[in-house]
Amino acid sequence: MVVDGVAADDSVDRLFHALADATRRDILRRCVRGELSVSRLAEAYPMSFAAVQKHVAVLERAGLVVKERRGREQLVRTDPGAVDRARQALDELGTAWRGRVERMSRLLAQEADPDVNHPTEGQDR
Amino acid sequence: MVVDGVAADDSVDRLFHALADATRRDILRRCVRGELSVSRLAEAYPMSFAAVQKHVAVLERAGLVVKERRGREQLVRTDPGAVDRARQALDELGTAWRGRVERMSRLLAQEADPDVNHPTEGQDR
DNA sequence: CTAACGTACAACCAAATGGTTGTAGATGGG
DNA sequence: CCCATCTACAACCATTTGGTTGTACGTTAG
Repeated sequence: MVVDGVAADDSVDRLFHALADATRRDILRRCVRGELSVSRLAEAYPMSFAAVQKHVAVLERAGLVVKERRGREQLVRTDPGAVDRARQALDELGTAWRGRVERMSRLLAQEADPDVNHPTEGQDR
Repeated sequence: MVVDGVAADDSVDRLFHALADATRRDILRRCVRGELSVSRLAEAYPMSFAAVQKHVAVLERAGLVVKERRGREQLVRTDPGAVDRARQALDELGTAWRGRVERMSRLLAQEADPDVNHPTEGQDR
């Protein structure tokens, strides 16, 4: 079913992992407001240049930003499509959620038998 | 402001971190299809019971699932509101993407936590 | 050319992650 | 009651992560 939706699990891993850090999310926000060199970016945080460089690398591997050379600087800019991919990954969890929950509510609403409430032993045991 | 739900960046950290693992995402999908005990869940993965227990704990701390006791079993079930929170966190990044800088400033002001990073707003140097 | 700047990358370290095994406490069935 | 099951949790281990410093390299300014 979800043939390409889930795509590579790995890319979803990298996406969410990259987003799971406040510094990296902040970098994303800064780079939305305009391209910034890694040095300028690094000035904004209480950590070394190399540390920021690593954060940018994580964002880059996740496809959230791209780097573009300009002279001796490397400008970092967000990839607009990336958030959509993240949202899509969430959607796949979310739709399952809503669909099943909805279905379950209907079942619960129409049922009066307390014993029906054990869907855990569904198929394979 | 009503929007202070996002306030703690920690919760966003926990949310995305919990989602950044294929096993945990799979657990979520399974628990959407019906409540499962930790034991039944553990049977589905090539790892120990304790390992699955830890994954469930991560999901629980992120607010993605809740555990409910039934007899000697502990049933795991997804929290329907959780995905909405994740989506909301993404939306905040997404709106910035589209250039809503003013709106973002408010969010930045909220999320600026004393201990995480104090970015010193690089533009006023 | 030389010096300063911006970047890349390696080596290293502490702490967190993801896994293991083992032990112990509840609970339910026979 | 006794035993099997389910859960909780501690201790331990390997790997990854997030940070550091140091070094090397390309580029621009003077």
